[in-house]
Amino acid sequence: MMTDDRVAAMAKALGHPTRIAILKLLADRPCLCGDIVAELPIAQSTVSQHLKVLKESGWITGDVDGPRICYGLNREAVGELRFVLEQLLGQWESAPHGSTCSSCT
Amino acid sequence: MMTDDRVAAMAKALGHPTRIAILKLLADRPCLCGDIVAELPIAQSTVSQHLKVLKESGWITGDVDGPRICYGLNREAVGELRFVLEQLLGQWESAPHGSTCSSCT
DNA sequence: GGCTATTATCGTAAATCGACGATGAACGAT
DNA sequence: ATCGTTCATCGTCGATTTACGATAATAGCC
Repeated sequence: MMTDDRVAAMAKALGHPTRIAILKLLADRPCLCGDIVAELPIAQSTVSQHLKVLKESGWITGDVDGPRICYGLNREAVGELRFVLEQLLGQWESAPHGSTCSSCT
Repeated sequence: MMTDDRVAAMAKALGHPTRIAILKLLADRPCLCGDIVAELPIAQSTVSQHLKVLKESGWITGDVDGPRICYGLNREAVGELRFVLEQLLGQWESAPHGSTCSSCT
């Protein structure tokens, strides 16, 4: 089970359009930092920062290859987050249906 | 299809442990603001702010009932976000396997 | 009209984020 | 050893977030 803090960290990292774009690129194929810089209209330093955020939150892996670093999507982590969402949805099924808040009619 | 901005907005809203706790409560049952304040160790104004963020990003609904507002999980939105994650995972299946970055061996 | 209960909003201060250019670090090639 | 390439880190700026208490707004009840 992922802790709330861990889920929050992953979600926070996902919470930026540029990082979503990066993840989509990495879902298609592994990329070097430079590949991503070439695809997106932002500075190299900014891409590097986003990659750092994604790596620290567990979204991506980074395999060193000489001076380059080949980034790839960490599908395991994606699957874990998906499971968290499924749990949110599923909690309803097993709960006593019709339960309400303290005052709802 | 959800836009990147929309996904980012939802993810950003999820990116806080307190809001995850609130969503878990709402996944169990609809709640008034006061119900949530009673469960969490933070001020009423802070809870209200978090609820606003969750509502604006589409995570929850708020049904007015007199002076109270009954909040509930928007399961449709949760499902949409789950679908986005599934797309990230699934993109691999249909891609030419073994495709790599510009220089990976 | 007043009173209570419930929730939203305001104002503020500390912390974090996102972007950039400039610089540093690591590695292969000459 | 010195390049050139590739990526990370530093320092900085304005903007945003998060938390709080205090205060306003809304709806029902007397």
